[in-house]
Amino acid sequence: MTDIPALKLKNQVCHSLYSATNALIRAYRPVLDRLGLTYAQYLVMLALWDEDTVIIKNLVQRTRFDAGTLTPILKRLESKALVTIAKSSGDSRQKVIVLTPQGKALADRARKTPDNITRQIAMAPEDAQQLKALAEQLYTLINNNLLENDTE
Amino acid sequence: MTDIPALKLKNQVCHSLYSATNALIRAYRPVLDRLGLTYAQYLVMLALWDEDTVIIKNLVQRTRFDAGTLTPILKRLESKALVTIAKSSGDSRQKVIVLTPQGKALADRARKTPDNITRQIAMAPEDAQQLKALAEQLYTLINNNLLENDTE
DNA sequence: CCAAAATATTTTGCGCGCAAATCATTGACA
DNA sequence: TGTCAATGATTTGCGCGCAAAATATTTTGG
Repeated sequence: MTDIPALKLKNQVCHSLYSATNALIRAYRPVLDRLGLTYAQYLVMLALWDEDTVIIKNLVQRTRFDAGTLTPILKRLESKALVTIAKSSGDSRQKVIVLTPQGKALADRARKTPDNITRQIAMAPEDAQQLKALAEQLYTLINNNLLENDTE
Repeated sequence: MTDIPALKLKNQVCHSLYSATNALIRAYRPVLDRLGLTYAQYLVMLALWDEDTVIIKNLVQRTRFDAGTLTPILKRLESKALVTIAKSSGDSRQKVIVLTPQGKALADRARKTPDNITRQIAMAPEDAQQLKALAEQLYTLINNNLLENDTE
């Protein structure tokens, strides 16, 4: 129809990336349902299992979530009694996120989730690593090259 | 903290994919703003520029969007006078989506969008193609392997 | 022909994702 | 020390993304 090859949906990297990411989130859903977590909440919990007792700014960096997205996610985790949210005693602009015992305990139940997903999807490990590396590269390129344009 | 390597956020393919996809959508935003389109609306328009006068089911297949997501997107495109939505004369369960002259004309203004983004991000073309191929593979694997499990 | 299953689409409800505006607190410095 | 900019977090508003339920129409099998 509009024979401009550059505009063909089939040629768009962004569409492949977008639909693959959404498909992956859908694949996680039934597994995470059993943990009582959404996909975004799961990523935040992964970050907290790595290191908790951190301020929100720290989680923004590590999860790469927007602060405005993180606030309600943390509230939901708090209402599930997985974390506590307290004002920092030092700088009271800050809030400190700490895992509750139940939040820590959930790590055990989540232990097999990554392997579970990996087995279900059955992508060759080299391909998965390759995909991860290229996605990381894209993320980095965007967050460097586009920041430069702002500072011009 | 929870020293289970499989649970480390840094090791998750899904996190790299997720943050790269969101970063890419953010990169598109200022460019698409000038066309008056959101990212999702842009993907639908790409599909329609390939082929319009199609029913929604056809768009569901090609865009890989959920039907429940597509309905309101199409309504917004209609309210921007880019498409018309009409009941099919044959099977009146179906709705036919047709580009308006303005909808078609927008393809011209969108012509340089893909190149524009590509230049800004500056990922090596081989890497971009590699990333697309792996994302396609992942999408396909999920939509085959997980469907099998349902039919068991 | 008709009830029941199938199909196409819409609606509902909830949780993001994020830009922009706002709020509270702290830091800088004149 | 008082004011003003900077910082950390929240709020607001809109548009998805999608499971599940609902609606409308068509097809199918008896």
